[in-house]
Amino acid sequence: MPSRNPSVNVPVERWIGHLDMDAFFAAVEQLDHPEYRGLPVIVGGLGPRGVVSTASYEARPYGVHSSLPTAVARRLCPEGIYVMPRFHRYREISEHVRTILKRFCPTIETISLDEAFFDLSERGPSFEAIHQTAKTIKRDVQAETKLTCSVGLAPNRFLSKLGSEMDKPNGFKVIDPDQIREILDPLPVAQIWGVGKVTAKRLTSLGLLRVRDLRLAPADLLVRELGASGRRLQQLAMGIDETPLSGEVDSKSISRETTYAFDVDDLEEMELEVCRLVQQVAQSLRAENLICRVVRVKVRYPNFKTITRQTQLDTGTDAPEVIESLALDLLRNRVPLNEGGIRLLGVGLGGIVESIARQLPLFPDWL
DNA sequence: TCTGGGGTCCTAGGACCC
DNA sequence: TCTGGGGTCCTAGGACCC
Repeated sequence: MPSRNPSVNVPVERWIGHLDMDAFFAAVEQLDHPEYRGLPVIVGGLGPRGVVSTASYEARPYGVHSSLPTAVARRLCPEGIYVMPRFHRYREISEHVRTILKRFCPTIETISLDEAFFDLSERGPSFEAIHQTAKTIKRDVQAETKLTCSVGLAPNRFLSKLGSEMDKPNGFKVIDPDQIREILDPLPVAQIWGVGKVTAKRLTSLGLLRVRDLRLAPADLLVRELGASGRRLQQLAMGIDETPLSGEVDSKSISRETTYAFDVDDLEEMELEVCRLVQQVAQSLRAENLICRVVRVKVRYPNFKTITRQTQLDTGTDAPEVIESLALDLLRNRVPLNEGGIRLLGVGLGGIVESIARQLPLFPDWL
Protein backbone atom coordinates (compact mmCIF):
# COMPACT_ATOMS: atom_id res chain seq x y z
CA MET A 1 0.00 0.00 0.00
CA PRO A 2 1.70 3.24 -1.12
CA SER A 3 1.83 5.83 1.63
CA ARG A 4 1.28 9.53 1.19
CA ASN A 5 3.69 12.05 2.51
CA PRO A 6 1.34 14.84 3.56
CA SER A 7 3.75 17.57 2.52
CA VAL A 8 3.80 16.49 -1.12
CA ASN A 9 0.66 14.48 -1.61
CA VAL A 10 2.43 12.18 -4.02
CA PRO A 11 2.19 8.44 -3.45
CA VAL A 12 5.53 7.01 -2.39
CA GLU A 13 6.01 3.33 -3.17
CA ARG A 14 8.73 2.68 -0.63
CA TRP A 15 10.22 4.22 2.46
CA ILE A 16 13.75 3.04 3.14
CA GLY A 17 15.72 3.95 6.23
CA HIS A 18 19.47 4.04 6.62
CA LEU A 19 21.06 3.84 10.05
CA ASP A 20 24.68 4.81 10.56
CA MET A 21 26.33 4.55 13.98
CA ASP A 22 28.28 7.74 14.68
CA ALA A 23 32.09 7.29 14.65
CA PHE A 24 31.27 3.75 15.67
CA PHE A 25 34.57 2.11 16.69
CA ALA A 26 35.79 5.24 18.47
CA ALA A 27 32.43 5.73 20.18
CA VAL A 28 32.53 2.15 21.50
CA GLU A 29 35.99 2.77 22.93
CA GLN A 30 34.71 5.91 24.65
CA LEU A 31 31.73 3.96 25.97
CA ASP A 32 33.90 1.22 27.43
CA HIS A 33 36.61 3.61 28.65
CA PRO A 34 34.91 6.60 30.31
CA GLU A 35 38.32 8.23 30.69
CA TYR A 36 38.48 8.57 26.86
CA ARG A 37 35.27 10.60 26.66
CA GLY A 38 35.68 14.10 25.30
CA LEU A 39 39.15 13.26 24.02
CA PRO A 40 40.43 12.56 20.49
CA VAL A 41 40.31 8.76 20.13
CA ILE A 42 41.74 7.13 17.03
CA VAL A 43 41.04 3.47 16.30
CA GLY A 44 43.21 1.74 13.74
CA GLY A 45 46.40 -0.15 12.97
CA LEU A 46 49.22 0.95 15.25
CA GLY A 47 52.18 -0.43 13.29
CA PRO A 48 54.33 1.57 10.88
CA ARG A 49 51.92 0.77 8.06
CA GLY A 50 48.67 1.06 9.97
CA VAL A 51 45.79 3.25 8.88
CA VAL A 52 42.96 4.90 10.81
CA SER A 53 39.68 2.98 10.90
CA THR A 54 37.68 5.55 12.83
CA ALA A 55 38.47 8.89 14.43
CA SER A 56 36.23 10.27 17.17
CA TYR A 57 34.62 13.63 16.51
CA GLU A 58 37.13 15.21 18.90
CA ALA A 59 39.94 14.04 16.61
CA ARG A 60 38.47 15.31 13.35
CA PRO A 61 39.35 19.00 13.78
CA TYR A 62 43.00 17.87 13.72
CA GLY A 63 42.45 16.57 10.21
CA VAL A 64 42.36 12.93 11.29
CA HIS A 65 39.90 10.74 9.39
CA SER A 66 39.34 7.17 8.23
CA SER A 67 42.01 5.61 5.97
CA LEU A 68 44.64 8.18 6.93
CA PRO A 69 47.97 6.48 7.70
CA THR A 70 48.28 6.28 11.49
CA ALA A 71 51.80 7.70 11.28
CA VAL A 72 50.35 10.84 9.71
CA ALA A 73 47.57 10.98 12.28
CA ARG A 74 50.12 10.91 15.10
CA ARG A 75 51.84 13.91 13.58
CA LEU A 76 48.56 15.81 13.20
CA CYS A 77 47.24 14.84 16.62
CA PRO A 78 50.07 13.81 18.96
CA GLU A 79 47.88 14.06 22.06
CA GLY A 80 45.34 11.60 20.62
CA ILE A 81 44.55 8.24 22.20
CA TYR A 82 45.50 5.52 19.72
CA VAL A 83 43.93 2.08 20.13
CA MET A 84 43.68 -1.14 18.16
CA PRO A 85 40.23 -2.17 16.96
CA ARG A 86 38.34 -4.73 19.09
CA PHE A 87 36.12 -6.31 16.47
CA HIS A 88 34.49 -8.79 18.82
CA ARG A 89 33.08 -5.95 20.87
CA TYR A 90 31.94 -4.00 17.80
CA ARG A 91 30.23 -7.12 16.45
CA GLU A 92 28.40 -7.61 19.72
CA ILE A 93 26.91 -4.11 19.63
CA SER A 94 26.26 -4.33 15.90
CA GLU A 95 24.26 -7.49 16.56
CA HIS A 96 22.23 -5.70 19.21
CA VAL A 97 21.41 -2.88 16.78
CA ARG A 98 20.26 -5.44 14.24
CA THR A 99 17.88 -7.02 16.73
CA ILE A 100 16.39 -3.58 17.40
CA LEU A 101 15.86 -3.03 13.66
CA LYS A 102 14.25 -6.42 13.28
CA ARG A 103 11.73 -5.62 15.98
CA PHE A 104 10.27 -3.09 13.53
CA CYS A 105 11.28 -4.31 10.06
CA PRO A 106 11.30 -7.82 8.67
CA THR A 107 13.58 -6.74 5.85
CA ILE A 108 16.94 -5.21 6.66
CA GLU A 109 20.25 -5.13 4.84
CA THR A 110 23.49 -4.94 6.75
CA ILE A 111 26.25 -3.03 4.96
CA SER A 112 28.93 -3.21 7.61
CA LEU A 113 29.27 -3.35 11.39
CA ASP A 114 28.02 0.22 11.69
CA GLU A 115 25.50 0.61 8.86
CA ALA A 116 22.23 -0.96 7.81
CA PHE A 117 19.21 -0.28 5.63
CA PHE A 118 15.70 -1.08 6.79
CA ASP A 119 12.48 -1.14 4.81
CA LEU A 120 9.58 0.70 6.43
CA SER A 121 7.19 0.42 3.48
CA GLU A 122 5.06 -2.12 5.30
CA ARG A 123 4.67 -0.01 8.42
CA GLY A 124 1.19 1.14 7.54
CA PRO A 125 -0.37 3.50 5.08
CA SER A 126 0.50 6.81 6.68
CA PHE A 127 3.77 8.67 6.39
CA GLU A 128 3.28 9.73 10.00
CA ALA A 129 3.44 6.12 11.17
CA ILE A 130 6.57 5.47 9.12
CA HIS A 131 8.23 8.62 10.36
CA GLN A 132 7.38 7.70 13.96
CA THR A 133 8.80 4.21 13.56
CA ALA A 134 12.10 5.54 12.25
CA LYS A 135 12.26 7.96 15.19
CA THR A 136 11.54 5.13 17.60
CA ILE A 137 14.30 2.99 16.12
CA LYS A 138 16.78 5.80 16.55
CA ARG A 139 15.63 6.39 20.12
CA ASP A 140 15.78 2.70 21.05
CA VAL A 141 19.28 2.32 19.61
CA GLN A 142 20.51 5.19 21.74
CA ALA A 143 18.68 3.99 24.85
CA GLU A 144 19.87 0.41 24.60
CA THR A 145 23.42 0.83 23.32
CA LYS A 146 24.23 4.22 24.87
CA LEU A 147 25.57 5.22 21.45
CA THR A 148 24.21 7.74 19.00
CA CYS A 149 23.38 7.09 15.38
CA SER A 150 22.24 9.06 12.34
CA VAL A 151 19.18 8.05 10.37
CA GLY A 152 18.09 8.91 6.85
CA LEU A 153 14.58 8.24 5.58
CA ALA A 154 13.80 8.42 1.86
CA PRO A 155 12.02 6.65 -1.00
CA ASN A 156 15.07 4.52 -1.86
CA ARG A 157 18.44 3.21 -0.63
CA PHE A 158 20.66 5.75 -2.28
CA LEU A 159 18.70 8.72 -0.94
CA SER A 160 18.30 7.32 2.56
CA LYS A 161 22.05 6.85 2.84
CA LEU A 162 22.58 10.36 1.56
CA GLY A 163 20.10 11.54 4.18
CA SER A 164 21.96 9.96 7.08
CA GLU A 165 25.22 11.47 5.81
CA MET A 166 23.69 14.94 5.53
CA ASP A 167 22.75 15.20 9.18
CA LYS A 168 25.31 13.70 11.48
CA PRO A 169 26.26 13.01 14.16
CA ASN A 170 23.05 12.14 15.98
CA GLY A 171 20.94 13.26 13.04
CA PHE A 172 17.59 12.46 11.52
CA LYS A 173 16.87 13.48 7.95
CA VAL A 174 13.85 12.84 5.76
CA ILE A 175 14.23 13.35 2.02
CA ASP A 176 10.85 14.05 0.43
CA PRO A 177 10.35 13.22 -3.24
CA ASP A 178 9.84 16.89 -4.07
CA GLN A 179 13.21 17.83 -2.59
CA ILE A 180 15.28 15.32 -4.50
CA ARG A 181 16.48 17.52 -7.31
CA GLU A 182 17.16 20.49 -5.08
CA ILE A 183 19.28 18.33 -2.75
CA LEU A 184 21.12 16.29 -5.38
CA ASP A 185 21.84 18.83 -8.10
CA PRO A 186 24.51 20.94 -6.36
CA LEU A 187 26.45 17.98 -4.90
CA PRO A 188 29.82 16.97 -6.36
CA VAL A 189 29.61 13.77 -8.42
CA ALA A 190 31.84 11.96 -5.91
CA GLN A 191 28.91 11.97 -3.47
CA ILE A 192 27.14 9.42 -5.60
CA TRP A 193 27.33 5.83 -4.37
CA GLY A 194 29.67 4.04 -6.78
CA VAL A 195 31.67 7.09 -7.83
CA GLY A 196 35.15 6.74 -6.39
CA LYS A 197 38.40 8.47 -7.23
CA VAL A 198 38.81 6.99 -10.69
CA THR A 199 35.27 7.59 -11.90
CA ALA A 200 35.19 11.07 -10.38
CA LYS A 201 38.29 11.94 -12.35
CA ARG A 202 36.82 10.63 -15.58
CA LEU A 203 33.60 12.51 -15.02
CA THR A 204 35.56 15.67 -14.27
CA SER A 205 37.51 15.30 -17.50
CA LEU A 206 34.14 15.17 -19.31
CA GLY A 207 33.21 18.44 -17.65
CA LEU A 208 30.72 16.73 -15.32
CA LEU A 209 31.48 18.16 -11.88
CA ARG A 210 28.12 18.24 -10.14
CA VAL A 211 25.26 15.80 -9.91
CA ARG A 212 23.23 18.17 -12.07
CA ASP A 213 25.81 17.87 -14.87
CA LEU A 214 25.57 14.10 -14.67
CA ARG A 215 21.79 14.17 -14.65
CA LEU A 216 21.68 16.31 -17.82
CA ALA A 217 24.56 14.61 -19.68
CA PRO A 218 23.73 12.71 -22.91
CA ALA A 219 23.11 9.08 -21.95
CA ASP A 220 25.08 7.73 -24.92
CA LEU A 221 28.15 9.69 -23.83
CA LEU A 222 28.00 8.15 -20.37
CA VAL A 223 27.54 4.64 -21.72
CA ARG A 224 30.41 5.13 -24.16
CA GLU A 225 32.74 6.38 -21.44
CA LEU A 226 31.67 4.26 -18.46
CA GLY A 227 29.84 1.27 -19.89
CA ALA A 228 26.81 -0.11 -18.14
CA SER A 229 27.59 1.73 -14.93
CA GLY A 230 27.21 5.05 -16.78
CA ARG A 231 23.50 4.47 -17.11
CA ARG A 232 23.21 3.44 -13.48
CA LEU A 233 25.04 6.55 -12.28
CA GLN A 234 22.75 8.79 -14.28
CA GLN A 235 19.74 7.10 -12.68
CA LEU A 236 21.19 7.81 -9.26
CA ALA A 237 21.84 11.41 -10.29
CA MET A 238 18.12 11.64 -11.00
CA GLY A 239 17.41 10.19 -7.56
CA ILE A 240 16.18 6.89 -9.00
CA ASP A 241 17.25 3.68 -7.28
CA GLU A 242 14.95 0.69 -7.55
CA THR A 243 17.39 -1.74 -5.91
CA PRO A 244 15.50 -3.78 -3.33
CA LEU A 245 17.03 -4.52 0.06
CA SER A 246 18.97 -7.72 -0.19
CA GLY A 247 17.96 -9.12 3.19
CA GLU A 248 20.47 -11.45 4.81
CA VAL A 249 22.94 -12.76 2.24
CA ASP A 250 25.47 -15.55 2.51
CA SER A 251 29.06 -14.46 1.95
CA LYS A 252 30.66 -15.62 -1.27
CA SER A 253 34.27 -15.46 -0.20
CA ILE A 254 36.44 -15.57 2.90
CA SER A 255 39.90 -14.08 3.07
CA ARG A 256 42.67 -13.10 5.47
CA GLU A 257 45.68 -11.00 4.69
CA THR A 258 48.73 -9.57 6.39
CA THR A 259 50.63 -6.44 5.59
CA TYR A 260 54.15 -6.83 6.92
CA ALA A 261 55.62 -4.00 8.99
CA PHE A 262 58.67 -4.39 6.75
CA ASP A 263 58.94 -5.98 3.32
CA VAL A 264 59.75 -9.69 3.36
CA ASP A 265 61.85 -11.51 0.77
CA ASP A 266 62.39 -14.83 2.53
CA LEU A 267 60.31 -17.59 0.93
CA GLU A 268 60.22 -19.66 4.12
CA GLU A 269 58.76 -16.79 6.05
CA MET A 270 56.12 -16.33 3.36
CA GLU A 271 55.27 -20.02 3.50
CA LEU A 272 54.82 -19.83 7.26
CA GLU A 273 52.49 -16.89 6.86
CA VAL A 274 50.49 -18.69 4.19
CA CYS A 275 50.03 -21.60 6.61
CA ARG A 276 48.86 -19.26 9.37
CA LEU A 277 46.39 -17.54 7.04
CA VAL A 278 45.12 -20.89 5.78
CA GLN A 279 44.42 -21.98 9.37
CA GLN A 280 42.35 -18.83 9.86
CA VAL A 281 40.28 -19.00 6.67
CA ALA A 282 39.73 -22.74 7.11
CA GLN A 283 38.53 -22.17 10.64
CA SER A 284 36.04 -19.52 9.48
CA LEU A 285 34.88 -21.86 6.75
CA ARG A 286 34.25 -24.75 9.14
CA ALA A 287 32.68 -22.55 11.77
CA GLU A 288 29.99 -21.68 9.23
CA ASN A 289 29.68 -25.22 7.95
CA LEU A 290 30.82 -24.24 4.45
CA ILE A 291 33.05 -25.66 1.75
CA CYS A 292 35.02 -23.85 -0.94
CA ARG A 293 35.98 -24.63 -4.51
CA VAL A 294 38.52 -21.89 -5.13
CA VAL A 295 41.77 -21.16 -3.32
CA ARG A 296 43.46 -17.83 -3.96
CA VAL A 297 46.77 -16.26 -2.98
CA LYS A 298 47.32 -12.53 -3.06
CA VAL A 299 50.63 -10.69 -3.05
CA ARG A 300 51.37 -6.98 -2.94
CA TYR A 301 54.82 -5.77 -3.94
CA PRO A 302 56.62 -2.78 -2.40
CA ASN A 303 55.50 -0.59 -5.32
CA PHE A 304 51.90 -1.49 -4.39
CA LYS A 305 51.30 -3.56 -7.49
CA THR A 306 48.99 -6.34 -6.40
CA ILE A 307 48.46 -9.73 -8.01
CA THR A 308 46.28 -12.75 -7.30
CA ARG A 309 46.64 -16.35 -8.39
CA GLN A 310 43.86 -18.86 -7.96
CA THR A 311 43.14 -22.50 -8.54
CA GLN A 312 39.95 -24.46 -8.67
CA LEU A 313 39.13 -27.79 -7.06
CA ASP A 314 36.99 -30.50 -8.64
CA THR A 315 35.02 -30.86 -5.45
CA GLY A 316 34.45 -28.52 -2.56
CA THR A 317 36.58 -28.86 0.54
CA ASP A 318 36.97 -27.51 4.03
CA ALA A 319 40.14 -29.47 4.79
CA PRO A 320 42.99 -27.22 5.96
CA GLU A 321 45.59 -29.67 4.54
CA VAL A 322 44.06 -29.47 1.07
CA ILE A 323 43.76 -25.69 1.15
CA GLU A 324 47.27 -25.37 2.51
CA SER A 325 48.94 -27.49 -0.16
CA LEU A 326 47.11 -25.59 -2.93
CA ALA A 327 47.96 -22.21 -1.44
CA LEU A 328 51.61 -23.15 -0.99
CA ASP A 329 51.75 -24.40 -4.56
CA LEU A 330 50.35 -21.10 -5.83
CA LEU A 331 52.90 -19.14 -3.80
CA ARG A 332 55.86 -21.26 -4.88
CA ASN A 333 55.02 -21.80 -8.52
CA ARG A 334 52.64 -19.14 -9.73
CA VAL A 335 53.62 -15.96 -7.93
CA PRO A 336 56.59 -14.06 -9.35
CA LEU A 337 58.95 -13.54 -6.41
CA ASN A 338 61.83 -11.54 -7.73
CA GLU A 339 64.13 -9.32 -5.78
CA GLY A 340 62.61 -6.64 -3.59
CA GLY A 341 60.30 -8.84 -1.56
CA ILE A 342 56.65 -8.27 -0.83
CA ARG A 343 54.64 -6.11 1.56
CA LEU A 344 51.41 -8.11 1.75
CA LEU A 345 50.40 -11.73 1.66
CA GLY A 346 46.82 -12.97 1.57
CA VAL A 347 44.86 -16.19 1.29
CA GLY A 348 41.28 -16.27 0.03
CA LEU A 349 38.59 -18.87 -0.51
CA GLY A 350 35.90 -18.60 -3.17
CA GLY A 351 33.13 -20.69 -4.66
CA ILE A 352 31.70 -21.07 -1.18
CA VAL A 353 28.59 -23.14 -0.62
CA GLU A 354 27.01 -24.88 2.34
CA SER A 355 28.49 -28.20 3.21
CA ILE A 356 25.84 -30.89 2.76
CA ALA A 357 28.09 -33.68 3.90
CA ARG A 358 28.72 -32.16 7.29
CA GLN A 359 25.03 -31.86 7.93
CA LEU A 360 24.58 -35.63 7.64
CA PRO A 361 24.70 -37.57 10.87
CA LEU A 362 28.08 -38.99 11.74
CA PHE A 363 26.65 -42.47 12.30
CA PRO A 364 23.47 -42.80 10.25
CA ASP A 365 21.27 -45.68 11.41
CA TRP A 366 21.53 -47.52 8.09
CA LEU A 367 25.20 -48.22 8.83
C1' DT B 1 51.55 11.59 4.09
C1' DC B 2 52.57 6.79 1.62
C1' DT B 3 48.87 4.05 1.53
C1' DG B 4 44.64 -1.91 6.40
C1' DG B 5 41.50 -5.59 5.98
C1' DG B 6 37.33 -7.64 4.57
C1' DG B 7 34.25 -7.80 1.21
C1' DT B 8 31.23 -7.10 -3.66
C1' DC B 9 30.70 -6.46 -8.44
C1' DC B 10 32.24 -5.78 -13.22
C1' DT B 11 35.10 -6.50 -17.30
C1' DA B 12 38.00 -8.72 -20.54
C1' DG B 13 40.47 -12.38 -22.60
C1' DG B 14 41.27 -17.18 -23.45
C1' DA B 15 39.90 -22.07 -23.48
C1' DC B 16 36.64 -25.11 -24.81
C1' DC B 17 32.50 -26.96 -26.85
C1' DC B 18 28.80 -27.46 -30.17
C1' DT C 1 41.90 -24.69 -45.88
C1' DC C 2 43.59 -18.77 -43.83
C1' DT C 3 39.13 -19.46 -40.81
C1' DG C 4 31.86 -18.69 -37.91
C1' DG C 5 29.23 -17.74 -34.06
C1' DG C 6 27.55 -18.26 -29.64
C1' DG C 7 27.62 -19.84 -24.94
C1' DT C 8 29.93 -20.99 -20.72
C1' DC C 9 33.59 -21.38 -17.58
C1' DC C 10 37.82 -19.81 -15.63
C1' DT C 11 41.33 -16.43 -14.42
C1' DA C 12 43.10 -11.90 -13.35
C1' DG C 13 42.72 -7.26 -12.49
C1' DG C 14 40.48 -3.24 -10.93
C1' DA C 15 36.97 -0.01 -8.94
C1' DC C 16 34.44 0.58 -5.10
C1' DC C 17 32.39 0.18 -0.39
C1' DC C 18 32.92 0.54 4.86
